[in-house]
Amino acid sequence: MKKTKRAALEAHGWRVGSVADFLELTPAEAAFIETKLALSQSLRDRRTAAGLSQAALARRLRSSQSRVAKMEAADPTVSVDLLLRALYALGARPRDVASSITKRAVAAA
Amino acid sequence: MKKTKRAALEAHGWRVGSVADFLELTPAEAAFIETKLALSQSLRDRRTAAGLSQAALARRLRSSQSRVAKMEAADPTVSVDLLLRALYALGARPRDVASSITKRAVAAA
DNA sequence: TGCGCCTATGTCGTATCTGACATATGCTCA
DNA sequence: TGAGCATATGTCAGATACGACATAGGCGCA
Repeated sequence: MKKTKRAALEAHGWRVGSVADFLELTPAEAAFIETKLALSQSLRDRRTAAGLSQAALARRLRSSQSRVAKMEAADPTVSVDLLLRALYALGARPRDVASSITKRAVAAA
Repeated sequence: MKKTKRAALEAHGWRVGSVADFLELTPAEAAFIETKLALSQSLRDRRTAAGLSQAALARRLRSSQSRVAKMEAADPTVSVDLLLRALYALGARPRDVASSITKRAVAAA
């Protein structure tokens, strides 16, 4: 399903802003990645705001520290489903999720 | 991962409103389901507004008619990832996704 | 009635995602 | 320096979501 481009992109250091038109990304691909980035960033924000370590959050999610790290890194192997579950487990409401999506990750460079 | 309750819920005829506190759903589970319902409904709206059949959309997504049907039914076997990709393929922007999430599926009964 | 077209549902083999583990790096404090 | 904690990265077996196919039901039109 062509995760390759996305994988390459997200792999290292691309947690900022509009990853958009950086490589040959269709608008749809770009929007999807930006959404994921926004959610992963929002997750880190919420976790730290709650004073939890990745390990602590992992316990709450019945997952593992390494996976939480990958969630926050928007690793290509984590699904949006997982990100949403994590956010909701941290007390986010749908409207919070929505606003984190619109407010986009950080702002285009 | 306890998909059972959700599965049971979504399985038949639960595409309306706040499925929320219907069975023993944690707030997190409820929020997740509502999000999925909102997205699936938004997908159907967009597709029909675009005058496309499920089969036509499936072709565009390189998927199949049956999977599109399941997407719109918020079938437990479709991921939020897939719903988002479909929405973005139909030209939705992140802010559209966000607003469909906040506006919730239909309205609580 | 029968013929298209659209949508729904169930199943299957395969691809992808998951939690868990190991291990590495970085930081703070003594 | 080294111990203790937080985070990052790679890998793997098992779980789950995928596209595809078959098939059924509904609706309109001849």
